[in-house]
Amino acid sequence: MAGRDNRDGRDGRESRGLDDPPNSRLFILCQKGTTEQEFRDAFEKFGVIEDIWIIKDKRTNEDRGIVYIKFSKTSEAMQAMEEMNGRALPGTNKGLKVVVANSKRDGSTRDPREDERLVRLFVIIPKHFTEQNLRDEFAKYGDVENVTVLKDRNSGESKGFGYVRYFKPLHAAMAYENCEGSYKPKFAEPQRSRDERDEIEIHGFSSHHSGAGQKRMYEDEIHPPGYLYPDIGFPGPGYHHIGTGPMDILADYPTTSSGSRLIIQAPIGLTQGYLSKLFNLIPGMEYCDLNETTGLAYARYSSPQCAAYARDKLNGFEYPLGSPLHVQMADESMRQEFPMNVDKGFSQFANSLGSYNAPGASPVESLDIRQKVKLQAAMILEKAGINPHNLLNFASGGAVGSVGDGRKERVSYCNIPLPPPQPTVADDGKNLAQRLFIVCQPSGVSERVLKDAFCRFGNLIDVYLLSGRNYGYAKYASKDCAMKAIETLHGQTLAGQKMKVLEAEPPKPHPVHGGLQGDEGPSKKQRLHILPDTGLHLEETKIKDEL
DNA sequence: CGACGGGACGC
DNA sequence: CGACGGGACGC
Repeated sequence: MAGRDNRDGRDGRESRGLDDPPNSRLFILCQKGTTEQEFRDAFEKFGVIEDIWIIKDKRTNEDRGIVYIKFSKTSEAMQAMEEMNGRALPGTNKGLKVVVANSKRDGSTRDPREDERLVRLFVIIPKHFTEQNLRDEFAKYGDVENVTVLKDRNSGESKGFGYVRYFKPLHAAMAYENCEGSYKPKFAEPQRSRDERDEIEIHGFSSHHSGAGQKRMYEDEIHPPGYLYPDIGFPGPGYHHIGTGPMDILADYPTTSSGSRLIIQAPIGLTQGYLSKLFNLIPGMEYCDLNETTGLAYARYSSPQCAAYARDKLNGFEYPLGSPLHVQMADESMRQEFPMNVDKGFSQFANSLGSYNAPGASPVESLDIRQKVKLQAAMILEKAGINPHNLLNFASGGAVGSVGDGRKERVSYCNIPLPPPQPTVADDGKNLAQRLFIVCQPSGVSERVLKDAFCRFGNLIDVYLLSGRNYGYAKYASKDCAMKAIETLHGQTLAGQKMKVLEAEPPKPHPVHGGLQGDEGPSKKQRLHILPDTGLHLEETKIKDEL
């Protein structure tokens, strides 16, 4: 226990221990008067018993015929449940009822789907894994009822994770404990019902309940924008006057301000035309005026809700790459200095992420909404004839077009010219040829910038920083390309950050579940960092996928 | 048949 | 100094 790094004051040791590992505690109804020793004798053969607790009435001390037994491992508890449920202890005539105990927080409510929680695993898989691969892999641990690999709806490409459903809880537990650590197995939460999903969608978007009409309209937001912008051939001035649809969607968006004006600090060099097109992606824009000398801009929207929405979606947006916009309500603008360089902008944006999410909305819910807006934005840009890549590279005249001639080009975020972007390659699990270790000093660079820079040498599989750290890795499918990346980028500056780019040492071997039951626990989730690049952005590949 | 103690020094 | 990420299902 002492080695666990994931204890914190709020959770306390008790609530964590009870569910750790998950589904390792049994709730048992039994004949009153059964002693702890009798339980121990009957259950110890299933594994290591960490705790036996016989419930007694607080006042009368009368035995209530309820006992909790905590095992050290999920599989031990599952085996005990399987074998002991319905069986009477020696010398008693009442069959036990043995089920997995609810967490203390969930209380005593019986969930009709509780079996669902015991037999289904959520797993991370290589992108090239088919459902058959997944099934074969997890059939090692027991009888698989079915598997699912999640795929992009448009491209059909695997999203890199899936579900495995077993017939029996014990088999799911064996897989949970013994599969390779890279699968990062978790017991899957039961699928939410339709009503529950609606609740969350609405709460993620607005601060209170809305009528059914608005709910439906919001759901439509994720579809091609034809519905919201019926004749959106070009999102020029006045497009917001089309109907009332877009405004209705934002009518309940939470605001803290009564103003409808935004103050924007844009990077020097951004033009009036591009900035206003960007802000016009949010419904309700009335004007967006930029002083191209200072980079200071003001925008007004038709309502405080629209303005707040624009602020939330565009604050921190890197436009161009590596240069986040800073967007605030105009009547709140005096409270804070604007960042005058990328470094400050980066950290201030990171600090502001707490307020990025609407109160009560989880980061995941907000991300969902951002993705929808991103999709919208990408589609509108496409229809407007704007090549998002030109925008991202800050090439106002579309001068990027030259492909394949190897000529270097000036990029907004980098101190030296770089080769033109090249396509990345899919991770097929076998094509890794060279890994690079990357350090960004002093703080970090968004993933968008990293991708844009590191893809330019060809055969890039992936590049990322570790969550909340200033170091990370790039993976190439070609050693030559990786070496070119080192040669070009090591010692250079990306978005104001000094880069070290080195050959990576071989990775540590993957940990495995089971055995000593290590610390793989759920604590990572609580460190969920939202990097600036998870905001609204326009990636070419995505755009193609979604069109 | 049906739901939450005792222990304790790891900050 | 700077060494190994994150991921949730249109029922």
